[in-house]
Amino acid sequence: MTENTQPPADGPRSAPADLPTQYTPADVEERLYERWVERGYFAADAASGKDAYTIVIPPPNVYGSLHIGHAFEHTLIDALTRRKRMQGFETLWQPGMDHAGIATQNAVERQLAAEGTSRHDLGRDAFVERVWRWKAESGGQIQGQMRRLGDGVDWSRDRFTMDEGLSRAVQTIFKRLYDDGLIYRAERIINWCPRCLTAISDIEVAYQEDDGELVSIRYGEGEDSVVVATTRAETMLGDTAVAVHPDDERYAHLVGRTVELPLTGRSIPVVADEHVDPEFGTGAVKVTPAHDPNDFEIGRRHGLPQLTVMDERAVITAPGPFQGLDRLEARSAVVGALRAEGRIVAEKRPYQHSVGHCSRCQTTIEPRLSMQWWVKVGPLAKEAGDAVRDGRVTIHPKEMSSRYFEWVDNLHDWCISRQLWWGHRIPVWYGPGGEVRCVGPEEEPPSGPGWHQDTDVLDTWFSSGLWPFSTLGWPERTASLEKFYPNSVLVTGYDILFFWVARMMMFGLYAMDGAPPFRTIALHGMVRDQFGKKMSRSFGNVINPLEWMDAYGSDAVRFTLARGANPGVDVPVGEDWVQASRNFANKVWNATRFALLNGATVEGPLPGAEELSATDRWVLSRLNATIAEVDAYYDDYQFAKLSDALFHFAWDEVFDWYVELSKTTFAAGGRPAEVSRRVLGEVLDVTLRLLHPVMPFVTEELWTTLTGGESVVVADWPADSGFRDLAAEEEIDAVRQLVTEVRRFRADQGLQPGQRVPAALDLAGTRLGAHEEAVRALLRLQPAGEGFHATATLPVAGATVALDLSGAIDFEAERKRLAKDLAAAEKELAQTTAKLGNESFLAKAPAPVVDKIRVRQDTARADIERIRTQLAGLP
RNA sequence: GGGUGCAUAGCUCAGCGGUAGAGCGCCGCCCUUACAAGGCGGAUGUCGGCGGUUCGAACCCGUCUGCACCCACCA
Repeated sequence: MTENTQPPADGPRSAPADLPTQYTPADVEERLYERWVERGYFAADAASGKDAYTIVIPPPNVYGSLHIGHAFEHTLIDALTRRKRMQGFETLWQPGMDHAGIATQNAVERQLAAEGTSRHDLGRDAFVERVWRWKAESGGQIQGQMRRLGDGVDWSRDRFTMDEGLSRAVQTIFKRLYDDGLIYRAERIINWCPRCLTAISDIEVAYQEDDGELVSIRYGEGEDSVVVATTRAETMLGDTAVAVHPDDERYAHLVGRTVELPLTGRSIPVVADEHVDPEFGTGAVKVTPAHDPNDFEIGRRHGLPQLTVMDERAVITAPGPFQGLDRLEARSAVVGALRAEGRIVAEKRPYQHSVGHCSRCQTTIEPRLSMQWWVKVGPLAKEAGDAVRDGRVTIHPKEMSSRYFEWVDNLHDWCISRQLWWGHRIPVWYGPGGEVRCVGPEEEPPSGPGWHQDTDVLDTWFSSGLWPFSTLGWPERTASLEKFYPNSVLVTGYDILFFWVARMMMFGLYAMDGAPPFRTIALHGMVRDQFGKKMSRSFGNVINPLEWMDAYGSDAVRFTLARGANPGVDVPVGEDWVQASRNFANKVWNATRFALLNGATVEGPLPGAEELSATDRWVLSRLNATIAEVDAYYDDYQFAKLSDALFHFAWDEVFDWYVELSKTTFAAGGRPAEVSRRVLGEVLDVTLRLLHPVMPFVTEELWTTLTGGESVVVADWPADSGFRDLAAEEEIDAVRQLVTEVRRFRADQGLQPGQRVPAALDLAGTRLGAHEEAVRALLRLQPAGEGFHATATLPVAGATVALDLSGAIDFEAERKRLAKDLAAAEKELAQTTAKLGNESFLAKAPAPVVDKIRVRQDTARADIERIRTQLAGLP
């Protein structure tokens, strides 16, 4: 099948035999992509005089491979940038990858575990070296996938968050924030993952409803005792108080006194604190300041000691019988011991409550008192919120703004230090005398005895938050930064609105002196399976885009994804739909092939209106209307709508009707055929250009063949000429109606589609006279010869078709159908008449609506008339 | 607990005040020389329930039910 596919010459290919009867993506995709890159179409020139259009890639995690969600996102970005490039913008699609601290470190650790070793065996330097080696491998794989997708990125600008330049950006902004007092170090309760052995930020914690057990424990003795409830009994070892509500009379006598903490022999105070809900449980709370965020706050208010009883692996460190036990073992051991002492007042009961899990490894989070680095989010988030509030940045779809504000207006300082090895090392040195020195990129770090650098690294999102400008050379005032910042649009999923988008907003506004990182945030949904289900490995419904691209081609995958992309809404995809898109690509291929076989051309100017047939004027009118429609949808990020509009225009109007109608014109030859060849060439040229951003490969192959142009990648984006011909549109609609009506009649009569039927076609008095030949051809009607006697007369669209159906049998079906239509038409007439007779309707309805109702009434009358005649015409 | 969104044809979704739509699937006929990855024709919906506003409601308002997601976090 591939042997007759020739690599295209750069000039026009006049011999349409070049094109096989089926589009084979594998034959063209790689070759075309190579060509685009070689010719530098995707390279963005900072010195260009053209207006810039910039989108940065949401950097994929370097350790992974692209999934269908990336394919989706890339399709949208690629479509936007390809269109803008065609519109003459200096277009930059900035590529790159994220080092993905925890995720990558975990992945490499898993590799090491499989090899029977660990990062601790390797040591920090060797481990980091190992990650770098793997990065090279894994990153190359991602680049390969992007090429398969057809991503028009500027490869010469490929960046990685751990690159030297980007690391300098990280260090620069860290230093600046530190000097401005927006980065500080503090000991607080943080979310600690006992498996990853690092702190994580609040938004990296995923809460799930877990089944726990609530036990009630009596602290103290007799009248001075108080009962507390807990799901984490082991933490009682670290209790340093019991808290009750200040107004709670039940416990008023205890406040200020102490109770004995079982198992420990310690006495702990009872404190009064507003935080306690007297209605909940017993109204008394155990307070563990070192292992619970709320208790930490209570402890701080009351000056309670912070007693740490677990280490970083969640193993009990408190001296005594529980020391060395894991938190879960300790939990049952503590409960057992309490029971033995008669301290359990209410036995364990099942209790469903929400529990935090590490979003990277699902391990239950252990809140832990720890010294960490923080970003003071308040002032930064205020700016980030205002930028959207005052319209400097727009969020699409706008309903997503509320989510954004929810986070930005809710000030929570951001824990940025991670106890990992893979990432940007915190640029802070500690001196022998307890000095702390934050070091900028241009400074020499302090050396000498006693000085050492902080061992922690920064949260991955700290560096990706700089992405819109760090990739452009910041902190250097580069030409690229001047040209391509702010980015035009950010295209990303709503799921990382807080993780990434909000951080870029904060950092962008801060680092770039109030200039937001992008003008528009276009949020897309998540890709789901064909039943709308979330994709997950455990569900087995995860899609590998490469498999689909192998089977159906990149364009088919892209078109499917674009066609499902309603703003901010999740996108279901199924293999059937990719198949359908593949069929569409093939249809475009074959329509172009037909056009070439029939001499369609783009040579010379379009013939003037006086030379154009109604069919030509109709299709050109529709073509221009489609351009306008597609433009409007692009400007509103309505990918589903624009794809659907193109699909229907191309297939339903151009391929099914214009091409079919033009067959007659071509057959007749002469000047009308020449005109039609030029019009068909024009329509395909424009349609291919319109389709190119979503289906880059097949359109490139066809467009260069059809036009002989250099590449559709750098062709002009079609402009609406403003040409509209509503009369022609109505005329062709009438032809389509006529043909469809007769076809239906034929089908109902069980006539074979190929069977020629003698027919008298009376188009006198209609505007359809010019279409007689075409109608006859489409309907396979032959001239009514001698001995013709009509057995069915179908008056449609003002014309009359008389068919000689001497051979046909049963008219009952047709009679039935017509009766049904008649009833419907009569009902419509009654309704519209009633409406028009309704005074309040006439008084209040706008004129266009009334006109519309009148038209419907007229149509109903005409329908009734037509159907009656048709019924009478049946034998 | 706070918030957002969604319930429309078998499936997945558009439509968001004036004749219920698309893709896929389904049924029937056809290899009509661009395409069977195709052509032609067809069937299918008390637009979640109940109220209200309106001349008119899938669309606006209220309410109920069911789903999804986000945030906060419950000792």
